[in-house]
Amino acid sequence: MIPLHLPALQTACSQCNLRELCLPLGLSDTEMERLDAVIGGRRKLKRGQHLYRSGDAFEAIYAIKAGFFKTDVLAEDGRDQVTGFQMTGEILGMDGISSETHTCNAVALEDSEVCMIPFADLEHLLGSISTLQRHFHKVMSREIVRDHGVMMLLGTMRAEERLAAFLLNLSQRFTARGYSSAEFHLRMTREEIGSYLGLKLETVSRAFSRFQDEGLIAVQQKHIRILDIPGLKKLLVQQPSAGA
Amino acid sequence: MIPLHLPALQTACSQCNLRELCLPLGLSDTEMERLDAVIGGRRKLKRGQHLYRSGDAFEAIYAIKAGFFKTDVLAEDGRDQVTGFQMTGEILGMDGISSETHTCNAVALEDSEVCMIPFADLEHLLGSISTLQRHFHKVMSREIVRDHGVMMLLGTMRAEERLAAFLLNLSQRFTARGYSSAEFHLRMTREEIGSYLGLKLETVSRAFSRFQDEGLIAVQQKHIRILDIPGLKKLLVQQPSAGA
DNA sequence: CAGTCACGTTGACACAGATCAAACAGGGTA
DNA sequence: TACCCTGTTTGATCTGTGTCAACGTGACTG
Repeated sequence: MIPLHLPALQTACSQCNLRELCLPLGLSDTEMERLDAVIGGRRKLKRGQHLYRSGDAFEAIYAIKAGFFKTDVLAEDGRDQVTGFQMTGEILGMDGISSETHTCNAVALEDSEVCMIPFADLEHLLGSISTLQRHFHKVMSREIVRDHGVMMLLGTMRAEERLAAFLLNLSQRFTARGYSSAEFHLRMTREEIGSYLGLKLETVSRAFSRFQDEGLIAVQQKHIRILDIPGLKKLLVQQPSAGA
Repeated sequence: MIPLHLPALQTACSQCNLRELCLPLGLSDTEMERLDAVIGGRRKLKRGQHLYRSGDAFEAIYAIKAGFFKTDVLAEDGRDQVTGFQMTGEILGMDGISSETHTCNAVALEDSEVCMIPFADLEHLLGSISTLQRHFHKVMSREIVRDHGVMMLLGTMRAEERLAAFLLNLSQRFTARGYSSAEFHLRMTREEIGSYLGLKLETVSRAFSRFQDEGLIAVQQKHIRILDIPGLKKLLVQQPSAGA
């Protein structure tokens, strides 16, 4: 089956299977067309390539059409912290709005494609499509809520709890995208997971091994199979040392 | 000097000495009047009172007119994490936009007053005042960037670095509000500082004592005097154990 | 198809910060 | 004034995670 004259439609929001996860959520057909008109093209990235870097001028936000990304911040002294992993339908770049300069790096962890949304155009559109405005604010707010969850994780959880929360979060997001909730391929290294979770890569590796010993998961390098979701969830609820 | 017929002006954005820090930043006089018209009144809170609680329906965001707040999230198992301390001119409540339900608690740490901004009215106004729209987006984005900074702190820094970063941050924010950058009164307990920084209260207390021994600060309970700002900054730049 | 290289796993040991415990400080109140 | 209560400081000890080191594994390359 060879599509002949459909290049525009192939990439339009209205034809995109992510429209229920992404910015167009809840828009009417005509509103979606207006959003389409604002999208400033797609950009493909190879694994390892930067979508933007800290310090770059902020001009657009990006919707992930395909692929997998990480964002990280780098301190002057060289330490860096992974602030998130993003998958299809999620929005990248909102960190740049405040200072009109990006404040973190966004890197593709596999070959990926994004839709560029020039921010000035988007803001203009928000003024006349209240559904879109509302949804955009929800997307930004969701990022804030997500960050609070990460703070909770970093501030109060022990290593195994952090990793369990991480796996359950990934599983749930894969499920929402129609992939298996139990079996997936990690796109990031142990070091990147560790950076995100505030742990060293050895600790991440050991926690994976212990989960495997306990029959909660099956790991082989980057391939993960979750065997006992309730078991992982139980790790989160119990206090570090509630007894006595 | 007794103001006679100026009750409205007393609390109007245009008369507020925080207008350069708060939402009205950059608005013209007529725009500011329209923002004033949307403000749904002020609310005073006593120390310890909740402005909102996790689970409350989201209806408004709040600009802090006077006072000091903390926000925290509570996990099912009872653990809680302070996600931030907010002072005059800062905006509270944006966590509620995404799910139309607040996802954290906001508590006054001293007698305080806030301006309530019904969110539906604000969104309506954003559509017609692009300066305000732009500024509101910057405020939300700044929250995201701030959260990234906290993640970096929780994920990569050691106890003394965290506390130094915390003190420098407070100092800088007090300065921006015209207060002394070197001498201030902590509104929160050691336990709340610890929760924010991912440390136990004893560790916070010990770090304060060590800073005092080293001549960096003078502490007496909640009263802090910073004696050596460059010295505190130096703590942040050096690697945990860069030697060898 | 051997060599290389990045990534992952595992072990032994060290140490920062948690935990447990006791004493102290200051503010409110009867 | 004495009492109480909450918050703070300090000490002794324990422990989870970091650090250092060695080895394993799989993918890519020439």
